[in-house]
Amino acid sequence: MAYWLMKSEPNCFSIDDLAARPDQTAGWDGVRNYQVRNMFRDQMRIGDQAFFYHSSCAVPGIVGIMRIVSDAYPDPTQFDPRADHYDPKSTPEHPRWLQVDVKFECKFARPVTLATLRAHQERLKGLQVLQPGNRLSVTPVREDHWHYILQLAS
DNA sequence: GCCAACGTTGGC
DNA sequence: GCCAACGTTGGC
Repeated sequence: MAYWLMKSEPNCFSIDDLAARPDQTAGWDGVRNYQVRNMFRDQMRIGDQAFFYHSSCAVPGIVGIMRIVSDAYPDPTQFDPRADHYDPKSTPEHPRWLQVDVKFECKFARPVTLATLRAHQERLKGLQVLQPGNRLSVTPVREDHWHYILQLAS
């Protein structure tokens, strides 16, 4: 089983939004980056766990945990001309973008902020979200990092 | 709102 | 295939 970190802007889709969904499950749509698409397709598996990270907000950081509950499948928003992430070059016959379904697992009582992660960067060396210029919205998390961050949340 | 990083696009 | 222009991300 693998571990991930997935970013979302909370004013767009927050961990509370996920928890409020029917079955606390939602499609992680809107990804328009080939590296992330390939990760969805080639590396992410049902049962994997992911940190929910709030980005572009007052206090960026990890706010909880979710689980991957589907294989990768075409992101329906790419075909919808009214959707923000509509892609006119994509067709249902040859979909370009994929998504996975994620299910809420828990929300941390205390978020692990980006500042906290930075304060522990010696122990979290190699965590992609701490690397300058990191822009991927989905990144793998090493198992030892995963468990260390869980301790920071408790 | 600024700005650095970096992915994508498109002309050649 | 190169590379400049452009757009997006995301912290501050």
